[in-house]
Amino acid sequence: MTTETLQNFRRSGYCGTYTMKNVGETISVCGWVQRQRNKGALIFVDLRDRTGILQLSFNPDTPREVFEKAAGLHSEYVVAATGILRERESKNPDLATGDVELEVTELRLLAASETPPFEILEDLQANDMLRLKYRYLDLRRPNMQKAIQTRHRVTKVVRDYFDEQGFFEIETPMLTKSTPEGARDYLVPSRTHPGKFYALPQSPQQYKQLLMLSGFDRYMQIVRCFRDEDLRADRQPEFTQIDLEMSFVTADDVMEIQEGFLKRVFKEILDVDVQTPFPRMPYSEAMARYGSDKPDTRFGFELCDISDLVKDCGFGVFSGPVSEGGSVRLINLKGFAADFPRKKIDKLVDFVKTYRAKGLAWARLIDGGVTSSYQKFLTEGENAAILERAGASDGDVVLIVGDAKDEVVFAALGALRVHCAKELNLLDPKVFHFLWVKEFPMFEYSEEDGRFVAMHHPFTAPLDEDVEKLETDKLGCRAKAYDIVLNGTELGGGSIRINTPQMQETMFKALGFSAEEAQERFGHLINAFQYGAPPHGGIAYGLDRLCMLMAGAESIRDVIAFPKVQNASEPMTACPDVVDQKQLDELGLALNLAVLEKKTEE
RNA sequence: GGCUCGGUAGCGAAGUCGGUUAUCGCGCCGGCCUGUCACGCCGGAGAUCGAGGGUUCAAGUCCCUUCCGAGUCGCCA
Repeated sequence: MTTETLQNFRRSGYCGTYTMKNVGETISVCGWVQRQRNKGALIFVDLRDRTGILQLSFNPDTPREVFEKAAGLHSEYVVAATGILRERESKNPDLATGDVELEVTELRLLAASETPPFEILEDLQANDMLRLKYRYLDLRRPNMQKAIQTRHRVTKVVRDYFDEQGFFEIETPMLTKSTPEGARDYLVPSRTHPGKFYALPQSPQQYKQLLMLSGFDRYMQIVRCFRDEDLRADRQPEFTQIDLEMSFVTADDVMEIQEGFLKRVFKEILDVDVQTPFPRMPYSEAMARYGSDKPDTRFGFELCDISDLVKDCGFGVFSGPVSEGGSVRLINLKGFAADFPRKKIDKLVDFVKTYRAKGLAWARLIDGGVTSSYQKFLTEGENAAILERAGASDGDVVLIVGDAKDEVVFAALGALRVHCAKELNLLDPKVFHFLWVKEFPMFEYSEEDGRFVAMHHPFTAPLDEDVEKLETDKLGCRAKAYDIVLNGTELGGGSIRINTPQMQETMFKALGFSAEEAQERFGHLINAFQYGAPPHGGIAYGLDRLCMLMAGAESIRDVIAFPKVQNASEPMTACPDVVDQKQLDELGLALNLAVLEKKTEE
């Protein structure tokens, strides 16, 4: 079958836009053949473009050569058709254009197609690898088209809203200086400076702070960022941030303007009204109540501390953690005892072990009785006190984790409450619970480095009342940092920054950098701050995560046109890949074969 | 790096206790059909059961190794 060019063909509109009001018009559409149904003397072709499907019809009155051309069409052929829009004899209520069809008088075959490796269907069940290898076909599917379009509309709202609020969009470099704090950098070798490397930005953090110093006052950017770390459903090595910074603001000012943005974007894209202001919760409260710094507040199952009740009990599994400085805490799956028979609870025991918990104690209150994994080790009074503290009554399941490290208890129970809620179908993706988590700890201790590191980043300002603690009580020192959390996902995070060289110096000292080290790594920022930096702060959102939640997707891959798979490769182009020796020579690079061999063996 | 789950025609799946020619749906090819729209009917092709090794008279099925994917822990200031 020979293909044709467009010649004098002019598209009159998109397939999905034609309805009864256009009946009688001569129209011209083009797109891909979704399906051809040949009834012998009648042929129907579903023509698809990004707006939807329009049925083309061919009958005995159709010019013969057009009819024969239609008979030769197959899936994914690209055609242009002209004809008269008619009301259908038998209508299809499932289709937006189901009342009409195009009675074709002219048909051009613009491109044929091989049989695609999978059908272009809305609810395709194909494995991710295949979809990504043929991503250009995967993206033809209506739900992918919708997701990518939604992403476009979100970024449009971002630009509109922040423009209205006086923000300038300013681009920052992609080739930057590697900074050792934080995630692993992607490195780019320099040809003009042999042996030296650029790094791709993990975020434009320092540049945007310098823009504040330059007086731009309100900055925004939709910007690609890079982190060479392992992938997750919500983490890609390259991802997009909505990056913002403002001068002369407090944390509350920043949060307020973000609430305006989120309210706007949810209204415009999903027609969902979200209530502002969002609840604001200190980090310590989030951990104590939910065991997480990004709690999903769509359901209860809050944590409950029973350390004081069991610290002197005769059961070492409970008393041990408390005496070693940890805690024993529980969650109560209120009213769900029937959903968690013994077998299911055993699976929960395995579940918490992935979070390094040593085990899971439980009590099941059903039919007026109590069965429990631990009650025989405790006195009657102790047992009663625990259930009372848990607020447990008949029909409940109480799940208890104790550990010498609070972080293990929090991680295990925090994950467990979400896991159980998921199993119980309590997570409605159409309900949106926003939450600000604020007053994060300034520091955390890094076992790997054997020192304190900044939890957020080293430019974050401490709470005014905690400045003294930079020296005296690092773990008790809180930062002017805040995260925006939506349904248990960290959508974004930010802080008020340090704006004086004195405070920045104190901070570097607290992190254990000598003056020389600080100068070498962050000299540009330290020097700049000698020249009058305004108080400033900002936030950065994960655009991919925002779009994922708004699209109801399970993974950010679904809202990224060309994402990477778990080993950070890209199946369609098969990158990363080897390069020519000539390219290496030009950069003065040699592969260390001994190291590569060892890596391959591992 | 660890753990869990998965890999069977182009796609999605089934395959029991190890036993004849590996099953089903979609798609594909050929034929028929004047109102289909997940069209229908008739016929057909298409599989080194991810790869390698082992046990066995016999392996998709059991064992070992390995590759690939997904989820997750570590990691991600």
